[in-house]
Amino acid sequence: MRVSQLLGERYKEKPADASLISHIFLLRGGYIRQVASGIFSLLPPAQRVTRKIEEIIRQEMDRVGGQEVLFPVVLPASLWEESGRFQSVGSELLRFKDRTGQDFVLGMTHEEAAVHLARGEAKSYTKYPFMIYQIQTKFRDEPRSRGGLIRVREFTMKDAYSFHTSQEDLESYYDEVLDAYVRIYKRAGLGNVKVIKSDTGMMGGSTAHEFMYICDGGEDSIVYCESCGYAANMEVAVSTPPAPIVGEEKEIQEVHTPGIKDIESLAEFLGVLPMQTIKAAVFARKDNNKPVVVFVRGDLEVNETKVTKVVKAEIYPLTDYSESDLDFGFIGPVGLKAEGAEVIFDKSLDGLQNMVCGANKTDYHLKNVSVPRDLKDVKFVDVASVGEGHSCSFCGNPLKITRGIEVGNIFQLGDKYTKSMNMTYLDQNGRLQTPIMGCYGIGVGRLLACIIEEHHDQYGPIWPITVAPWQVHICILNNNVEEVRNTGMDLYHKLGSKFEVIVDDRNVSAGFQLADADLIGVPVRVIVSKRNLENGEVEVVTRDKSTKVNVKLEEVEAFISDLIAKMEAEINS
RNA sequence: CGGAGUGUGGCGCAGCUUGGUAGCGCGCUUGGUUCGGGACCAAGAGGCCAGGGGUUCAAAUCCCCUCACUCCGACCA
Repeated sequence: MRVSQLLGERYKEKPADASLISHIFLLRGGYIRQVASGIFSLLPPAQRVTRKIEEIIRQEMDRVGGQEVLFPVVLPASLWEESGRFQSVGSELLRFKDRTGQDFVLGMTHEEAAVHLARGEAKSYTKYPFMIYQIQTKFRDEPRSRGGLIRVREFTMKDAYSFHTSQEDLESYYDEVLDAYVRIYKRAGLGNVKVIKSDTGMMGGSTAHEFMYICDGGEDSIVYCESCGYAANMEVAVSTPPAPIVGEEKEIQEVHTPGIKDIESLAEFLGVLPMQTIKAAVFARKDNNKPVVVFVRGDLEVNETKVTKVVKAEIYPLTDYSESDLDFGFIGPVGLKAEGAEVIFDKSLDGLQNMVCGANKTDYHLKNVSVPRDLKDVKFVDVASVGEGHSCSFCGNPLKITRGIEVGNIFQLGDKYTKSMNMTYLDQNGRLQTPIMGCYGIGVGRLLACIIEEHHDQYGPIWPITVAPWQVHICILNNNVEEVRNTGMDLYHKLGSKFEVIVDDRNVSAGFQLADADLIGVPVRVIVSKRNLENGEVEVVTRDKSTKVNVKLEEVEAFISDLIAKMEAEINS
């Protein structure tokens, strides 16, 4: 490739509407252009990186026995009605009608399509287990896209679906794919990836893991333990909060607390710690709008995802109390009057005594409430979020909280789709059975963006050799000097037979060429100039500045060959 | 969907308060001089100022509406 022909302007200035590093460099370096919110065109450098990443994914999927297929982007609504997701998934599923008025959707994930294909082709147990995968465009009508390629509406995704005849088989295959994912990130040069337990969300199923690229700008909170290796998304993470204060049981007492509606001021007013209070959080079910009252120890926060699982319904925070008989700010478990409401107690409350809580009466709280004594027949569940200072429930050591970007996820789906969509096979005994499924996804564009987040300097991306758009970037600093130009172009053709090479054949200043080379981020750079050629040499530098040597013209090919081999070995080691 | 903000050549911005027929830097084209970290000189091309409506002799500028985009939140595999 000649830089003079390369489509994509490179900018010196930071684009106004980008704030993430990867977004800035993708725009400045001529990798992507926005077409609409969360919808981008990829220019040649980005497409080349994309293909490299896809090839790594393909190899690893093939290695675990995957068979590549291609599902349609446009799917009939009827297929999604079979699984129930045409109704259950919200407006991120883009629905539309064709000319005859039939409902269609744009594929945002392809479980339905996978089952549709597999149920017609795998009627006998002898076909199992198998995995099919595709690398294809997905569309999700995100309510809020952001950060360049980090969160988009249209994107390329590798999605894989495995089918099994037993849970044991699914589990062992699931572990194989998990390992394959670890290899994919490593080979793509993304080092800082954590495997964590996650919520299954709309996908359904039991077990799920996310692959999180750890970085401050991440959208998800991750809880992990350095001693025992426990790691989970905040949505599902468990912990042991700081131990409660125990003492002698005392009589319940009503106290006047005028206008005191939040835990902090309550604790201060009564001279107790937040952990000596009981906090109430009120939600409402989305299906029938009935209230859900959650009690948790005052120093903890309620985790909405966990509550959702307990009540088995979507919920939203209740802000309008006028319809209920709840006394906002003074809600307490003792003498609670809440017609038709579900009441949930977090496990942090189990056994507590001498607690302060709302008296269910405006401007009054109760002191010395003893949970075992004053609350009969209460079931405790885990609905609290992990907070700073909590310890690991498995080993007791302090937990850490960090942020991350989800670069992949894997799910054990069970029979959620195979059952609802009537997928069956005949087992050895000639009996009809329902297979179970796993599914496995990686967002290619997001992975690309994360690689920039991890590998860059102030001038641009520093692509790992395995995913770099080109392997070698030749800068011909004196294109106006015919001899230099000819030598440079000869070298380009020579190296081009062995490596992926881009050459800067423009008659522009050195600074201009080098700045552009930084933005293109090719790992190996060869500088051909009048100065060096006087000694029969060229300069070989690496984008990360770790190597900078003059090499005889006739030795360049061998030198670069070694250099690239070393770079590859380092990533794959 | 809530909160905040921004829309003026490809990119970054000024002009708007106080209406008078659109400007700067970068980039682009042509010619010349330069040539190892975004060179210089000269001459050019490129914009119905997001769109619609209104006020006015006159609107990028004032008023109303719509749209798009960005950031924060809600939401999300």
